Amino acid sequence: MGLRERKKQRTRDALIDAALDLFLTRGYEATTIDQIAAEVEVSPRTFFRYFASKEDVALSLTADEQRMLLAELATRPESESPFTALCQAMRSLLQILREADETEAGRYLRCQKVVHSTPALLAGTMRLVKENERKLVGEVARRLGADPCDLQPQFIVAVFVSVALACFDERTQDPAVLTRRLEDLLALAERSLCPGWDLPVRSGAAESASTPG
Amino acid sequence: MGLRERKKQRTRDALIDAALDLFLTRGYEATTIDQIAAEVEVSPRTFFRYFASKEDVALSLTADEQRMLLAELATRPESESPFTALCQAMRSLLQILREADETEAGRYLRCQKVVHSTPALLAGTMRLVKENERKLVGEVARRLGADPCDLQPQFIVAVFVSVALACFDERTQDPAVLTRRLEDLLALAERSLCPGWDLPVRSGAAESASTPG
DNA sequence: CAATTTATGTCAGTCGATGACAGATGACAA
DNA sequence: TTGTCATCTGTCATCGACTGACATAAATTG
Repeated sequence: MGLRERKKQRTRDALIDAALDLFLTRGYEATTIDQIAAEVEVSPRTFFRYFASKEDVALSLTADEQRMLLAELATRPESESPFTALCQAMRSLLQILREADETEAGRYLRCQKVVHSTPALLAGTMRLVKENERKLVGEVARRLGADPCDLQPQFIVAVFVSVALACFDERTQDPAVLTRRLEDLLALAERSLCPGWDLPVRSGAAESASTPG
Repeated sequence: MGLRERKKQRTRDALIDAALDLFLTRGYEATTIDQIAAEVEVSPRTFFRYFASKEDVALSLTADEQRMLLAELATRPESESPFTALCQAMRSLLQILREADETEAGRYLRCQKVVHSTPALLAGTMRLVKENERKLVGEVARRLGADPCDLQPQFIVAVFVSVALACFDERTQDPAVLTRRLEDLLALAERSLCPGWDLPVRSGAAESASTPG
């Protein structure tokens, strides 16, 4: 890797760290781009060459996580049912977070604190999650041999995303605590859902005929 | 109601209609506050006395719907299980939309079109839904006799919100089509979830002991 | 009508974000 | 090393969202 690439990476990391620090101490809204840029000793214009917006720098780590979740899902064996594969992918993601070095872990914690204390960033997180949800639906539909527009893949992913988001509710930041909470929620989901609910349904089966009261 | 109140209501409605029209024709980002204000013949400063932001005027109807859903839930009898009550509240809300007069129905359709074609507004919708979700959890927890921090009420509301959001995915705007889609999704949810999954659990029951493979 | 409250317009200003241009710096070949 | 090229960066100008302060106009109240 050339010198140019390394400098860019260092500048990018420095901008993220400076931004997160300022967001934590002075608050997200009260922090200006000029302050972030000054901290890293670049021009405000340069900031926008690295990040599309003020929100972008705060959510860059969150966006990374979404990409990683999708990547982990792709590595799950086809033998796993869709919901199981999603859960395992989530477990892998948390495993990665728990194994991160101190620098990355610190960045992650600061990011979580900032996001959860700023409504605008919570909204942005929802946007990222929703965008990723469409990709997850695509992968789940492929595994089911179904169309992405069908209700079942959408429902499966929707339930999963609900559980995943519920983990991050409130003030859960530590990956270990977060893992515990995820397992509790997955256990609750498992005993709430019928066995085989996320398996492909044979189109010939008559389901609407039997509606037990 | 005095003259002052009526004029304010007229100005507010006019701002919403003008904004939605402009958002539809020129696009949300390309429309400026000045243009909206000029259309209604008020000063741009006055616009911000009615709406906190450009996003606010586009999502004011969505915010109304969220409040209405919460209100409908409050009217459901205590005899209904939490998830059933949520579903019935949603049905009531759609019923209201279907029964709306032409003016309101038109506003609603324009609003839906604009929101679904603008990423920033989709994110804003998510924020509103998430804020309302907390209130829904509070009500569900009360019905369950549980704490709002417990996992079960959060899970129940999360599943419901997933289904409700899945209804609005893609390009479903007409309330009638939307109703059909909701019923399909609720039917799918019903046959995916165990009977009694949303009922209070006796704290003495040993559930973790039996984990059927 | 007089006094009070409230809505509106004007003005100035901050901040986020973008395009255009020029200068600086690393990459690369001769 | 040197010169050329691509890329990064800073400066400047500008737009649009949003806010505070102040004065004016209108409605409410007695």
